[in-house]
Amino acid sequence: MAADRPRTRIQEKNRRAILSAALKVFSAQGFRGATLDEIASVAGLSKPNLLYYFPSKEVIHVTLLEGLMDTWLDPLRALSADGDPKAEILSYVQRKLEMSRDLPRESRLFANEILQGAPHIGPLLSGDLKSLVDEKAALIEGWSQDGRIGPVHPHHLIFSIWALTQHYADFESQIKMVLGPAEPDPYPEAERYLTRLYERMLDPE
Amino acid sequence: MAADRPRTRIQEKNRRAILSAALKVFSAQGFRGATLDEIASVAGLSKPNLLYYFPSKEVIHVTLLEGLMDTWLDPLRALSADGDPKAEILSYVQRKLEMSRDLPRESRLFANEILQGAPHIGPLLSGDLKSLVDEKAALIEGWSQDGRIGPVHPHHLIFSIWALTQHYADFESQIKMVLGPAEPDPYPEAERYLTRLYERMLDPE
DNA sequence: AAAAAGTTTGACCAAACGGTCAGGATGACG
DNA sequence: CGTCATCCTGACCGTTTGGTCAAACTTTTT
Repeated sequence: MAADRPRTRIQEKNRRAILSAALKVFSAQGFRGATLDEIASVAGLSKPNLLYYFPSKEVIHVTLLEGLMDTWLDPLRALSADGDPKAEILSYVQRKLEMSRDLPRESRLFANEILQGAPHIGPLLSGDLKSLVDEKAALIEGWSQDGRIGPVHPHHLIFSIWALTQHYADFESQIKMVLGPAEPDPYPEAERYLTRLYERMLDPE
Repeated sequence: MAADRPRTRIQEKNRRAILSAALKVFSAQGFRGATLDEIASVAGLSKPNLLYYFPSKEVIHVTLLEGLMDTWLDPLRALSADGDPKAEILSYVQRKLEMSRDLPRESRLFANEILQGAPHIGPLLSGDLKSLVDEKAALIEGWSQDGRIGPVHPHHLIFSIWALTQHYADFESQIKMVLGPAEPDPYPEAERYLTRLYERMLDPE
């Protein structure tokens, strides 16, 4: 399951261009809404040339999802038993919010995939992701029972962090339309809001 | 822009069947992923017959979205200046969570639409929705300034309620996979978690 | 019962789709 | 320079898609 990395410079450049173009198109149109023609056009290649590098539309999609999964879960992996519990969780919230701000396309790519029932990465979710979440949930549960943070259901705490941070990327268009053109960048206020929310929520009273 | 409601019983029955089938298919596959054949099949009609009742796929989609918008915003409309501020907001959270539980397809329909940049209901969002949100945000802002709830950015408070409640419908597949088969219904725990979260968040200190 | 209005369908169409293929262009290298 | 592997493309294919249409069937009205 390895050693299939690009060999030549051209391959590396074109694979990169294709995946970058595919990220744009898949995140904007969803899997079925995206077309190979559009991906090829955005990547600056012809469709047959695109299919010289990837055997099918589905393989491009799965390659993207799997390749981004690591990046996506890094902030949660960084949640450490060593630091101060509240600071660790607040830092996780902040990192996730930064990812929504800096990688909104990636967020929407995953959102699209999950919305459709995760047909392409189901096993990854109930495998690697579940393990990671369970591990970190146990850590949080420990903090909670030691009284270092308030009593809280650890899984739902994690869900809430995902929901609140990714919302700003996934529902960006709605947020922009509701806030109106006067407030073009919701992220600074979002950070203040979320920080306050979790500080109060996690306070051990 | 009115009086185009069904005239005969057959029309009423078939329009209902089509919209119900379309909700299922659109919410599961997205707009572009859905096909008229599948909608017709689910509705128990032939494709040309379906197109006898609706002129195009897009009209079905927009009809659905606009028809459900009212239902979707009812809980927010119910947020009243008369009641106790914290109780009003907590009741809003609870209603929205119930809607995610009872109408997950509707939630995913809207999520799909917003994810794609709200191409079909953009005007509604920056019109009716924005007005409603601004009005209720002003109400919340008033409560906050009167010290009846803690200081909080009202728009982001509303966004957070949307994010946290709709997450359970929109990302249902992920939640199920992460929680595993042992915990089949996350909603009771979600309600406890969200109630606690907003009680702490809104406490006027 | 006949006409009128409303409903349903099979056959069809043009466009768009994912994907193939033979052959030509371009690069790497001795 | 020659040669071999890599890279690229125009033309093409079968299928699916949203949508049309004339004709047939059913219901309602008179």
